[in-house]
Amino acid sequence: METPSPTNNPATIQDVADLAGVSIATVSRVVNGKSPVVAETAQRVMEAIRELNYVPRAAARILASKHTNTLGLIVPEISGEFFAPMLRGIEAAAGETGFDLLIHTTAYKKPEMRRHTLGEHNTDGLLVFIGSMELAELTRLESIGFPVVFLHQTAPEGLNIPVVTVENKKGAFLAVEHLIDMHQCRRIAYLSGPEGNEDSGWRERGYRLALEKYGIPFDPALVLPGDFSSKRAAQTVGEWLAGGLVFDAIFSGDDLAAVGAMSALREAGMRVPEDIKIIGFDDIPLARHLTPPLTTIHAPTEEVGRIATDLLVRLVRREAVEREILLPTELTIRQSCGCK
Amino acid sequence: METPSPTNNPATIQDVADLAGVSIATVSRVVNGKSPVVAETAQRVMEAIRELNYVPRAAARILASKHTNTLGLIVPEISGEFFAPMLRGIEAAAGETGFDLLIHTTAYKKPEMRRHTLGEHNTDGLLVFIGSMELAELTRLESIGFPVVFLHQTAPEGLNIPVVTVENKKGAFLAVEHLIDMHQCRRIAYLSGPEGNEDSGWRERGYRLALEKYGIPFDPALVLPGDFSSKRAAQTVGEWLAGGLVFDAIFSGDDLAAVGAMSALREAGMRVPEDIKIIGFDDIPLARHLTPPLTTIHAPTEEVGRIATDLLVRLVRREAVEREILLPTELTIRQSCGCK
DNA sequence: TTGTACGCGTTATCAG
DNA sequence: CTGATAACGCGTACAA
Repeated sequence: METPSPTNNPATIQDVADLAGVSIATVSRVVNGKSPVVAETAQRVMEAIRELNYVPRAAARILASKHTNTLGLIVPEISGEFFAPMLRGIEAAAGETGFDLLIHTTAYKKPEMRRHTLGEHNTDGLLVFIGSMELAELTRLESIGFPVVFLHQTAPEGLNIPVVTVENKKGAFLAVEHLIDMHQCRRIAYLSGPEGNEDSGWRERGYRLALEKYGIPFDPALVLPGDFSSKRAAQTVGEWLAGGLVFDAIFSGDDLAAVGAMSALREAGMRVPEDIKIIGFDDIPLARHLTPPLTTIHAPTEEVGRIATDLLVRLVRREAVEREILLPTELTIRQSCGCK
Repeated sequence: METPSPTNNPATIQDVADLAGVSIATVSRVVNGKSPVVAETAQRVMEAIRELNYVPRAAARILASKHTNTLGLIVPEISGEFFAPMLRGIEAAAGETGFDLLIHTTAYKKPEMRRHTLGEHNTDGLLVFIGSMELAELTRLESIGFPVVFLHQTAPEGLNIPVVTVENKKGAFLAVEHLIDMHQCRRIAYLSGPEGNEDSGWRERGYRLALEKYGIPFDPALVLPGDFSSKRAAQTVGEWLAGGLVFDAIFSGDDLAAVGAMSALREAGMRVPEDIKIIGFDDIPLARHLTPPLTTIHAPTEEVGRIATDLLVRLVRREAVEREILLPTELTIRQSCGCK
């Protein structure tokens, strides 16, 4: 290896210009490829760049150009199995379009540090996951025309913010209908998500709709509180079982909770699907490998991330975008529902 | 709400200074709290800040101060169940210490975009996960004294880069010893990770060590190729079973693969743990809820992230740090090994 | 304790 | 097509 740089400090655009015998403006041009430069000089500049190992300082760029080339992602907390695919989609799409990704979770910050950590001064646009940002801040961002896209959450009324999510209601309906229609279930419990969670709300509606269609009265006692985690689900189902609640099936608001429910059922000596049938939601990668393999509603989680990011990028570029994108969900039959 | 800002553009430090009737230097002082300011003027400045909704432009700050207040994280790809806890730890620690987090996965970038996307010009330090960065770049960073910390990977020789990982060998040893000592297993298969993966390498050594201790000859045929995913594990185990390989237990390099293995075993009509015993590695949140609950080596994944981040922050602050931190692993007995 | 003035490294606007 | 040069917004000696 040759000496990477004559001076000790990282090379600046000026160093490159000097070495190539041109002005910094020209260097900037060849770096950004915006305006035309004679091939020969461009050649010299590129060589100087390599020679000096020059990399433009991001900060200086941002300051001068007014955009950050960075997308922000705000989530309440990173909950593993569900979130990872979405993050993968986001990261992939961001990478492909040349944007960096700045991630913030709101769960671990001291309250006073939560404000303004992500916004117009360090990102070109924001991806906001379900209730992780205050309405006031959202309103402010919208008022200055800052690009924001919601993930799994429709915009509060009055705010014109696009959303990307999945067909929750339809998916839930399909699951419950399958339980009723194919497996003659009558007392189906719904294992819900966190209180106020929008996904869970829609899924409950789908659940009720299916009940209604088949003339089964809705029983509030069958709606079990949960938070989309295995732990809580195991606990809740265990308790309600001990409390004498009877049901013949569980429609779980998400797959992780379904795993917890199955675990509690097993502990209580009940068999899945013989005694209790169960269907989840999301279709996490593990679902097919569970014992028994989990019948679930497949949700294109990675796609959600990918599409939301593309949409945000278009927003950043001031292109027109859809106000709402609903990705399709579908019933993926395996064995926990009693099929096969 | 009152008008957030008199001018239409986001307020700058100058606007605040004008409104408060002080100089920008003073504003800078109260914002950064470095040098003393008379309480009363500070008060006025803070009001002006609120009034104008002033937020310092990150880019300008970086440019002027020479540090980014941002940590970079480089991973080959975001693989869900294992990675999420680590990310949680990293994010938490970064947040607590006031750093932002910039994430890059190398899997989705076009090759020509992989270089220099994260480095000294946009971060103060880098967290590098297992082989996701080229040696040349690493060498360069080290040569300019740029802070880097490795995750689950020891530094290539010659590079003085600290590493945070877990006691892979010891954990694996404990798992295999348990299988041999408590459950009289003699033919234990090792379901390995991706070729060349360092974690997997150490785990295999622990596996061999235990075999050795109990005088069981090492049989290369019992080392099954894998990549730490359920899918691949299910496939591999399925094939080898069909191929007539006989064994009485599986030590899986990680939990996800264990899930896949169990699934393949079930499909082949074998029972866990009656016919085949199995122990995993990592102790992902789901492990306890599997059927049967998975006996596994608990690895403090979130802690790894947290500690590595703290270490990196100390490096950024030019404090002295340990060269290697090995977090303890321990055997977590549930039922897949045959206990209970 | 406070203010002035310069520098940070780019981009963008104009002339040439 | 290329070169000066003025922003960009903030930190920070240095001076007062």
